[in-house]
Amino acid sequence: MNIADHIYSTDSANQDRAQAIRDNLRDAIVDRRLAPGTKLSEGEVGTLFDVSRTVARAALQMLSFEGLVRTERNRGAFVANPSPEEARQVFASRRLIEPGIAIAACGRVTSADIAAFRAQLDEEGRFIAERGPTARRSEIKASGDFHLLLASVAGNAILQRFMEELVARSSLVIALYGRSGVSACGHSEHTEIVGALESSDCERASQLMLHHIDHIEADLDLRVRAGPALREALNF
Amino acid sequence: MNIADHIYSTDSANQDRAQAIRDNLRDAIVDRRLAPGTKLSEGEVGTLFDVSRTVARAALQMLSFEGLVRTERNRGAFVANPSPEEARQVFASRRLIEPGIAIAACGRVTSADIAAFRAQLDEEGRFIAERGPTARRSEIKASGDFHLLLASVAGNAILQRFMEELVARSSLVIALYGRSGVSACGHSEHTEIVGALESSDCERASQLMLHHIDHIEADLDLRVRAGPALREALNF
DNA sequence: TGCACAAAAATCGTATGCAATCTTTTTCGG
DNA sequence: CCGAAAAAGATTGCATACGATTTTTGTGCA
Repeated sequence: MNIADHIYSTDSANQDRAQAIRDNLRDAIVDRRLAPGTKLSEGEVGTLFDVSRTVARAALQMLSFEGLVRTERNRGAFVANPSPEEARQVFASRRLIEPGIAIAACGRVTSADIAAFRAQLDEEGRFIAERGPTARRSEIKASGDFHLLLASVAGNAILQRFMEELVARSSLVIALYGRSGVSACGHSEHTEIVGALESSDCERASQLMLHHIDHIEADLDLRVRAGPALREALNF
Repeated sequence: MNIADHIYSTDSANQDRAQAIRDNLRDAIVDRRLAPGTKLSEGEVGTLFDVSRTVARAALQMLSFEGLVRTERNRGAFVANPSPEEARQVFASRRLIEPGIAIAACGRVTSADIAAFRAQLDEEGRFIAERGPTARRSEIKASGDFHLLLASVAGNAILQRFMEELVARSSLVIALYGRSGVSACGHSEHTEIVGALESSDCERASQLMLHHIDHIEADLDLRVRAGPALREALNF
C-alpha cells in the first residue's frame, strides 16, 4: 500500500481532512492501485495519512456510502468486490441515467465545454498510445473522467453525484470483469459523442451514449467464476 | 425536539446504532417534525438517543451525504433548506429516473407486489380522509413510500438507494414550496400506475409516472421568496 | 441608551483509551 | 503427527478528553 505519495497538498479549500483522504483512496481504488478485497484497516489508513483513527474511519465511512468499500461489523473495511449482479445493476443504472445526462448536457454545452472535451479526449488518446500498467490505469481513469465531465456540463449536482458513484463503481467492475481493452473503441465513441454535442444533435448524443454503455457492458464477462467465489468464501 | 419517543427497539438486526439514529432522524425530517433549518447539534442528538457524540456524529454525516442535512464546519448540522434550484434538480432527477424504474418494476411485478401496492394505496387513502397535522405528515410519508415500494420492486439496489434520497429530498421540497394539497390527485395517479402495472402496460406506467412527477412539481411555488432568503441571510 | 470589545459558554474537530469482538498462535490431548 | 481448545494479539465500536472555533453574554465607554 504505497499511496500517500501524492501529498494531498493545499489542493483547494478542503473543509475536511477526511474528505481529502477519501478522494485519495477513491482514486487509488478506481485506478486499481488498491485491488478489490484489499483490507483497509482504520489504523493503517490513519498512520499512512498521519491522522487519528477517528478521521480515517470517517473517510472509510464515506467510501462505504459510495459503494466502493464494504464494511463488516467488527471486521473492518475492504475494497469492494462487486458481484456480477451488482455489476449488472451498475450498468442498468447508467443506461437509465446517462442518455438523459447527455441530452441535458447537449442543451447547455458551451464552446468552452467543447474545448474541455477536446482536451479530455486528447489525454485519453495519449494514454491509449502508451504502454505499461501505469498508462493503463491512467487510461481507465481518463475514460471515467470523460463521463464525469459530461455530467458536470449537464448542470445537475444531484445527478452529477450519482454519476460519480456509478463511474467509480464501473471502474471496479471493469477491472474485475473486463475482458479486452475496449479502450480504443470507447475512445472513438467518446469522440463521436462530443461531435454530436458540438452539432447540437441531442437525440444522437443520447443514442450514442446508450450504445456506448452497451458496448462497455458487452465487453464484460459476468459469468460467475470459481475464482472470486472461492476467494470470497475464504474470506480473502 | 421530542423525537426518540419511538424507541428504536430490537427492530431487526441492527448493524449500527448510528444507522438506527439516522433512520429516526430521516423520518423526523421527512414528515416535518423537524423543520428545515433546525439545528441538530451532535451533543443534543447524542443525549436524545443516549449515545456518545461519536455515533451521533456518524448519523449526521450519513444524513449529510443524503442531502437531508447541511453541515458547516465548526458550526454544526442543520436540517437542509433546499433552494428552488436544488428543488428543480431533485425533480429533474426524478423525471429522468422514475419512468425507467416504472418500466423495470413493470417487468418484474408479482401478484404479491400488487397486493402490497393495494395495501399502500389504502393507507394513503386513509390519511387523506383524516384531518389534522399528524395525518398530513403521515400522508406525505405514505405518498413517498409508494415510490419507494415501486423502486424496491424494480429490483435494482443502486437505483433504489438513489430513489430513497430523491424521495426524502422531495418531501423536504414539498414541505417548503408545496402550494396546495395535490394529495388526492396524487393518490389517484398512484392508483392508475398500479393499474398499469397490473395489466403489464409498461409504457403506460412509465408515461403515467412522468406525468405524475410533472404534476407534483407543477404544484410547487419555486419563486424565490423574501422570507427564506432573509432567514438564510440571518443565519437562521 | 447604544455600540464596541472582552470574557464566558457552547460546540465542533480530533486524539486517545478501554471494552468487545475477531483473528492468530500456542498448547495439549489423542 | 494432527486436531481442537485456549491464550495472545490485533482490530473495531464507542466513550471521553482537550484544544480550537464559534456564539453568546457581560461590561465599560461614548
